[in-house]
This record gives sequence, structure tokens and C-alpha cells, in this order.
Amino acid sequence: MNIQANNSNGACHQCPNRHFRFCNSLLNSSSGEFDAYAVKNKTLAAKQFLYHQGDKDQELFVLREGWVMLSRLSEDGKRQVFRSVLPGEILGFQQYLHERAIYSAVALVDSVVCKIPNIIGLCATQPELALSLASAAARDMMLTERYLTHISHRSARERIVFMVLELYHRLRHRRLNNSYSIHFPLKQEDIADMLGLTTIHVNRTLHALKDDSLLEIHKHELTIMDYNALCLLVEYELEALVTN
Amino acid sequence: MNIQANNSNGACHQCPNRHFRFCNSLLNSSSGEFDAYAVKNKTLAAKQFLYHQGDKDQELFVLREGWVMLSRLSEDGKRQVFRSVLPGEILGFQQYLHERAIYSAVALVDSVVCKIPNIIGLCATQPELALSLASAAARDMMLTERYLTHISHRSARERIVFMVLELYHRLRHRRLNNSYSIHFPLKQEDIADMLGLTTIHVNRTLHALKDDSLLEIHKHELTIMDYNALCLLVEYELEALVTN
DNA sequence: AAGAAAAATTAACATGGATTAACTTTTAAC
DNA sequence: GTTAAAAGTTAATCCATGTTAATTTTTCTT
Repeated sequence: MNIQANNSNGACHQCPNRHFRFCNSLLNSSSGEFDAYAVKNKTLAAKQFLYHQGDKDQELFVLREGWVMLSRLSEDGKRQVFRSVLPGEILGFQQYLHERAIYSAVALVDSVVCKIPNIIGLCATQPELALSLASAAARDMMLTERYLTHISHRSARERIVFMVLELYHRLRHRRLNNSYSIHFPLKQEDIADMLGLTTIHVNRTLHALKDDSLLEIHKHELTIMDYNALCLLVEYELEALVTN
Repeated sequence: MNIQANNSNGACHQCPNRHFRFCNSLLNSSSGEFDAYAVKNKTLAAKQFLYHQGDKDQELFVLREGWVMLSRLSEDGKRQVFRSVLPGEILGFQQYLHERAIYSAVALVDSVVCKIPNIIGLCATQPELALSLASAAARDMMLTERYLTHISHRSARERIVFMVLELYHRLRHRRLNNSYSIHFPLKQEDIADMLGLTTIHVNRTLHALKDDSLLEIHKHELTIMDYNALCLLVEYELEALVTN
């Protein structure tokens, strides 16, 4: 989309994500050690991997634009999709702390990431940055725990509705919605692998949701047809999961 | 058990947990600002709550001894058990960063926690402490993601075996095992609420596991009867989940 | 030690979602 | 524009786990 992206090294000051918590912490740090001009951008084509599970020596990234999905392949060949990373969010933090990446990151659409150099060093002089990282990790944890709860206790319909509302709210917070529609790059197989269902059952359930005039996914466009009815279907406390 | 516990304020230097990562970071910090004598201990009887979901103004704790379980009640009355907290592990970090606790912490046996004062202030002068917190959070995240994967894709038997091995390894790392047995305070209902099953099915599955000479839970004592066979049943990469 | 409450057990039956197997439509590649 | 590959669709059948309902055993209380 933004053809300038690759040439925008250091252009944090015009970046639409600059007010999100982590970027804001970087830019407004007291010590002034962070050099926005040292940030390298990297473009990813759709379907391209940023890193694979098992990779070592990971970097910390922020997604500037696009949509990245985190997933892990089990020994038995099953795939678990953990979550989507949306613009302004952090990527690769876990690997920064552990030896190896435990999951892979793949771009679902053409995307741009910013590589943040020397984050450990920056944290040493800017404690608020470390807390910002910890806060983002805690937010991710809440999200994961909420998915865990839905997968444990709720029907296929409720799981799908929860996922749709969760993503819709995160995108709307970034003004990446178009009224009640969003661009939606997940395949039915991705939804299945995220929610612990089969693609066949996801397909059945999506059709049922459409027949009930609740929501529709068509040509990578998701439209919420009855927002209030959807909210009634799931435990609705999504606010805390939106911010970053 | 340890009747001295309540009188041992500041006795970090004799604490059996002092070599675990977070306690170690506190005690060996460069700045020397941490005062072990300012640490207050608090005893909890079995079934007593340390905090409830929705509570504000939480503190950061370390579990000194005992067993604490984290769980959350949904609006529809269902309970999700998230994880067990074992000696040396951190408690209450998430609430420290967010407004309110999103889950409750309950002691399953008589327990002792240490209240860590002013952790944000300490992090400001000791960046390694913030990273230690972040690392613990990342470990918890790995654990939660692993449970998510098992609940999504695996049978009741595999889920239970995974949980048993995960807890056995964490306890053994602390020398809290007795050969292939551990003290096991979880009720069948707790197991069910942790793994997304019903108590009836947990009961059925535990009996089947006993009939197959794989493991047995009897009077709060869990015995692993065939360790190798159990390890073959689950995706076995538990090492990274053990350390703290 | 008796009584009450909590936890575990067992059985019969119901069902949501998995499995298998085609088939159709859309997207990507050349 | 043609072809191949990927994604989506539909239907029939099956089973792991849920549900309901009692009963028994263990633990807690007094």
C-alpha cells in the first residue's frame, strides 16, 4: 500500500503508530538515547515469514503496517495459531528473552516492520521502556487467557464471534475499519487452527452466522451485520484487550 | 508446615527459593536498594484467597511455600483455572500493571507469600530486575500457550498427562517430589476447569490411566507409574517451562 | 463419634464437532 | 487466457465428551 514505507527509515515522527504505547515510550524517553534514524524498516510480501520457530538470535520488531500471524507447528503436524499482530504492536519479544523462537511469524498481507536495535541496552537506561514491554506482554497474556477460556468452555459459534469481535475492536482502535467492515486476511483454515476447530466446522458455522444475519466474510472482507447481537453472544469485556 | 514462616521477615538469605531467578535478581542487585528486611510475609490457610478477581491496588508477591491456584469466574458461572503457582514463583504481576486483577489467587494448602514492596521503584534503578520480571512473564506465556495448544488439539487423556508431567517437572526442579510421587492438592473439579473437561470425564480418564498402569492419584498423592510411557503420550518439550 | 458437606464414582443417554470423501469456486502462475 | 493449486462447500457417518441423575466415599464440623 504505502510505497514509501521502505524509504521511511527513521521517520518515526510521521508514523501513524507513534502514539501507541511502546513507540511512544521509545520516542519520548527521558534519556534521549533512542535514535529514530537507527530504526531499519523491512518489507514483507504476503505469505513471507519474518522468522520461523526454532530460529535463534531474534530481533525485536514493531509492526508498522500490515498483518502478521503467529503460529506453531506441533511434532504431530498440527498447527496452533496463537494470535494476530496488528500495526503498532511488538513482535519477537519472547524470543528476545529465550534461546529460540517457539513460534513462527508470517505476514498475511504485504507488511512493513521496524527493527528496534539494542532494546536491552535501552531498557537499562529507560526503566519506563522495560515496563512498557512488560505491559505489552501482560496484555498479550490477557488475550491468550481469554482465548483459552473460550476454547475451553464455549461452542464453535461463540469462539468465532469472540475472535471476530476481538479483531474488529483492535482494528477499529487503529481506525483500520470501514464502519462495520474490516479487511480480513485469515483463511478458514487459520480460524480453525486458532480456535481448535476443523475447517469444515468453521465453514458450517460461518454459513450459519450469515444465515442468521450476524456476520459475513466474503472475499477477504468481514462485515458485522448485527453488532449488538454478537456482543450478547460472548462475554464482552474486550476494552482491556484493545489498547497497546 | 514451617511454623517459623511467619516470623521470618527478611530472612531471604536462608530462604530455599533465594536462588530462583527473581529472588536472586532482588538479592544480588547492583544498587543494593532492596531491603530484605522490608519484605513482609503473609500466611494463608488452605482455601484462603490472596486476592479476588476485580480487586484493585494489588501488590507483587513471591510464593515462599505452599501451592496457589489462579482462576477466573466467567459471567455465566463457568470457572477457568489458569495455572498453579509453586514456591519461588511470582504472583500478582499482571494486576500490578493493570487496574484490576482479572483472576483470583487461592491457596490450595497452607502457604506463605512474601510481599515485595515498591517493585516499580526498584525496577527503575535495577534494569535487570525488570528483565527478570519480563522473563517470568514470558515463561508464564509459554506455559499458557502450551496449555492452549493441548486443549485445542488433544484428547482428554493427553491433556491430563500433559498437566501431570508439567507439574511433576516443576515440583521436581524444586526437590518437592518424592521419587515419582508428588503431593497433589488439585481436586478433579480443578483439573476439569483447567483443561476444559467435565469432572465426570476427568474421573473416567483418571481411572483409565490407572487401569493402564500409567499414573494414579490417591488421597492427594499423585504417583507416576510409567514415566516413559507418559512422556511418549505428549509433545515433550517441558524443560523450558520448568525454570524460574 | 455422629452428622453434614464435599468429593468421587458409576451408568444411561445425548450431541457437537470430527472424519471421510467428493465436488465447486477462487486465486495464482505462466 | 489457460492451467494448476488453493480455498471453500456440502453431505453422511461416527465418536469423544457432555449431560443428567443417583449413589458412595471421604473430609470436615461439632
